[in-house]
Amino acid sequence: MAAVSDKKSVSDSSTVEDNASFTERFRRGDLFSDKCPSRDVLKHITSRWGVLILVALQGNTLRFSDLRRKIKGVSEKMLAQTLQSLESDGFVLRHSYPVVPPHVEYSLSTLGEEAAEQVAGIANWIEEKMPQISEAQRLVAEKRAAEE
Amino acid sequence: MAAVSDKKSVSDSSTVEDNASFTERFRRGDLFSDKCPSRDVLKHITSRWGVLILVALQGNTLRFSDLRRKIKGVSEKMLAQTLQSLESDGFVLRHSYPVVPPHVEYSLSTLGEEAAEQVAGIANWIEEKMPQISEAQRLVAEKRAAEE
DNA sequence: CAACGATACTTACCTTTAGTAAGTACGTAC
DNA sequence: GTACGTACTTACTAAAGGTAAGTATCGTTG
Repeated sequence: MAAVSDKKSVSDSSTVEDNASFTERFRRGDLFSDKCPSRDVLKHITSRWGVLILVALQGNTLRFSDLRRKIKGVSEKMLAQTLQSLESDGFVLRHSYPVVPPHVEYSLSTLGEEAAEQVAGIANWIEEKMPQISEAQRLVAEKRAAEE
Repeated sequence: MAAVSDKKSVSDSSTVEDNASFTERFRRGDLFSDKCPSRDVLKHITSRWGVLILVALQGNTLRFSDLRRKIKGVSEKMLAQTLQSLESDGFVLRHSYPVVPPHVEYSLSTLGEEAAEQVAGIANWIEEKMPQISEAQRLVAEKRAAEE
């Protein structure tokens, strides 16, 4: 791979403007442009377990094992990994008590609560509209089958 | 693997209630329970390119190549694949004109527009809050470095 | 009093998914 | 007539995700 720069290169999106600094060009994120750091944030937030973690932590503090039990099907590896990425973005707060056996509590920062509100929007919408979605899926499958 | 059933098994979530039918138990989706079909819908909608496709198509009709150009960095393979999954869920409508070279238009169904509104929520939030997020990331990294 | 399970992780391994590059069939522009 | 655009699909490879087991220490149970 061509050595571009350790940060995501500046050459991108809508024509080559000038070499304004990276942070300046993307002060407001632009999700449609490749290499904009907002893409990574979107990836973290909308990751398979990211959404569920944010919703689960919305308004409460939970231990690692509480989250594991609440979010059915998540592996410890992915739970730890996703919590770490959300913590790096400043959405999740981690408080570890120096006791044994370990006791770690997770909660949301102010920024995290805001993000959680947004993702709760899709989460609730999907849960509510699930009957219609199932019906729509059925209709599409039916139509496909009809078109031989 | 134990042969359970071709559909996602019924044994799950909050204690074994009874063997009420699959569709009945999950009429309203439950994203926290493994095996609930709403998980798949969430996966499609919040997939890396799913979010961007929904936002891009919100309110307009675009051709395959329009989407490819708009959503920078998406490969043709993933664009096609994600459009197909969104079409299967009934969110995206595909209209193909029988001409050569091919001409295919994509737009959103009513259900798709609703979904797009929700994902646009996070998308806009991320773009707006990107400066604060970057700052938060910096602070976390700093604190981590300080803790040796 | 010695296994057993719970705590919050990490690591090695394997499978699934995503990304890259090229091919397809045909038409238009240069 | 060579190159490019259209909307894909297919093979290959790289990265991500899932599974299972290990870690150190304590409380419960038999």
